[in-house]
Amino acid sequence: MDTQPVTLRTLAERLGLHVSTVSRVLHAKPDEQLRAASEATVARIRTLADELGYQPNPHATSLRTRRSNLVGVLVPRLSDIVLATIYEGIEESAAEHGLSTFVTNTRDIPAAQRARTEMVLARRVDGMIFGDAYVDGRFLDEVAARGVPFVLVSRRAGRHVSVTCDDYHGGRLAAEHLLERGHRSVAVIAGEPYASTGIDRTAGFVDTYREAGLRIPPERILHSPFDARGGRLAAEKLLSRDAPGGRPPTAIFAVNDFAAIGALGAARDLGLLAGTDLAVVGFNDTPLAAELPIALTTIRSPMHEMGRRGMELLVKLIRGDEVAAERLRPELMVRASSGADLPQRRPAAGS
Amino acid sequence: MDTQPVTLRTLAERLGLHVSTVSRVLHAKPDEQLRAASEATVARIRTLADELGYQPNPHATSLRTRRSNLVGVLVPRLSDIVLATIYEGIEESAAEHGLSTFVTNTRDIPAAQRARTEMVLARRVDGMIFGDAYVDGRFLDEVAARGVPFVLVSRRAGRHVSVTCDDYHGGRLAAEHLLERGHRSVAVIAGEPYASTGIDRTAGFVDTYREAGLRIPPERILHSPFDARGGRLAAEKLLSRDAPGGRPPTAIFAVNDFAAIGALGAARDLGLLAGTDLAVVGFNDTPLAAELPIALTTIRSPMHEMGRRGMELLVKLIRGDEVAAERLRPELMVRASSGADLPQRRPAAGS
DNA sequence: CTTCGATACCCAAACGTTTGGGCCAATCGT
DNA sequence: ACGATTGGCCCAAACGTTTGGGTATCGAAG
Repeated sequence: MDTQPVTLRTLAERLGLHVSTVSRVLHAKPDEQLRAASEATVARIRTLADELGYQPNPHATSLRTRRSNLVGVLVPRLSDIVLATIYEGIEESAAEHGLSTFVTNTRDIPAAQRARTEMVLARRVDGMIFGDAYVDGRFLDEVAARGVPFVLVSRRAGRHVSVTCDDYHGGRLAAEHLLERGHRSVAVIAGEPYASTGIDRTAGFVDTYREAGLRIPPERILHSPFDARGGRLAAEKLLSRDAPGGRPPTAIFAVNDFAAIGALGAARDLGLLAGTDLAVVGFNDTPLAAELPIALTTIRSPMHEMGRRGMELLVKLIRGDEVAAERLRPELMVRASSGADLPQRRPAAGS
Repeated sequence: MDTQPVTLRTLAERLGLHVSTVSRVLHAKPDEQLRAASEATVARIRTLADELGYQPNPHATSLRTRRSNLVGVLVPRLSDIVLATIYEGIEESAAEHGLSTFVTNTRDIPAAQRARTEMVLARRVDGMIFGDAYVDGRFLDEVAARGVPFVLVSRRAGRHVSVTCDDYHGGRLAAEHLLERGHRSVAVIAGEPYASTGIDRTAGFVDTYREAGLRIPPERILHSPFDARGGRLAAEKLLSRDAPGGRPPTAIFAVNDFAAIGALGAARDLGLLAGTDLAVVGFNDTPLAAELPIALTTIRSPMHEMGRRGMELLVKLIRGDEVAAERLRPELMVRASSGADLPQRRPAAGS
């Protein structure tokens, strides 16, 4: 099955050396290497090693060193492009550090989070990255108590180290944009109540409106899954005749692009033209956002970068360094769905 | 760091037994177990084991048994929801079989495929799943020559074992649907030329039209990346004034939902109403398809199932069983973008 | 002519399992 | 009452590394 049963011993025997010598030459840092063998020997070892295609056996190494160079990654679902993109960053950085990752879906179900964490830990990973944190962080406290190094991405929780978008600020950006365009009657599709992303984005949005003297009533803030279907359902409620709070809002802020797309769909089914009759703002700037029939105004969050930084922090943490949480800067992307740059229609007047 | 330095030896010593006895009781199959210890002893071992929370060290096991229970998965990009969904199936099935997976992105770049394959193989995986096969299968031939068990998912290549959608049939379904609706002048956004998915879907589509006596000229078949931007660009070309082949087509078949969404966007920018002025059919039935402002007619492909089956085949392959390729059944999902069930507009007449 | 310090190696134990083969005592068949 | 089973367990080697310690050789210093 395996092409190479070539081990340190193979090399050592062929060269009349001891395996420890070969090991040091091949794996030790330069300074140790010099003590281990003469230049000539080093060369001989190196040549034979790649002639035979020697590959160290990672299981043996891990067994001996108690380091697996493995990290576990938990996400709600990889089929959510946001998490998938974050994971791409994680994996990219992991590869650069010589680490491999196990990634698994927990569907935001606590029992699955537990089970998968155990599974991953049983594999003796060196650390973990959680992309599915519940904001209360109870479960994570337990994990921390077991001494497992980990960092959170995408969502924050408790006082655990996390790399997130500055979601609160992102919420403000969305609000400022809609305020500027004159929307005074707005609603929020706020995502799942246990995810800090939705919570913080909503808070930033609501606070900004409050500071402008406009209170967004609680009935105008709906929780929903982070997907198109959830967004559609929520939007249908918000826009229906018997909308909560009397008449429907003129703008909707969805804390996630997919929810926003769902809202766009709902609007259209009600005969509303997005961008003209209803402004919609999403979050994340998913690649799709710019390509939609009605391009989506949204808050760009650096997802890939978030993954990279998360991994980098984890590496430091594993090394024993101190690390602090990071908030990455979001950016407003103005497009047609909030009434800007409508291709061949007059720009809508806000409100 | 690790919470449990509890090994077989820990247990054995505490119980005054030999580690081999403990090992057999804890891990051997029932028949060996009976020979290994008395019922009373078995009980004692079991209780202590989970009292102390014994977790076998997988590195030691792998070292000894030469099986890692690891499999490597290569995909073009996980941020493509199609592959992400397939991976969810893979991972789900892997977990059921006690396997863990490494998944990595190769962005369809051959050099990356090579590099990542080496990386994964260096981890001594028991097998691999490729979701990024080039249809020629040259690279895969090399991998096969090295004796690594693997299966392909999503795309087929050469004569390697694969689990795919019956893409050719899917193409036919799309064609039949458009023919039925009277479209005689059609175009195809065919995806990347090296991916069997695009090739087969296009072939099924083209063949069906040919059988109906309608030839689709080559200029009406455009390759493009499997994403919204690629679809938009291709559609813009197809629909432009100086469209290849004189006047623009009345229908576009995109071999991928995201490309189809891009096409929808392009249509809209040209002032065409999808479903009325232009029919668009996608492929995969991504969750988004049904939720779009103009719901997308598309061919559903069982992505999750494809992943599951792929993993199951791999497990058999690793066991040494013979396995054959599988083609999963696609299904036509008729929605508004091909002129059906338009919410509050008259159904469009085809062509 | 010892002694010292490098240089260039070798030794051996350990990491935690698995597994083919023992060994002893009690039980069974006859 | 004897040898043959068999139940219940132990032994030891092996998987492929890493790593703290040797040791032998040699040139130079004292």
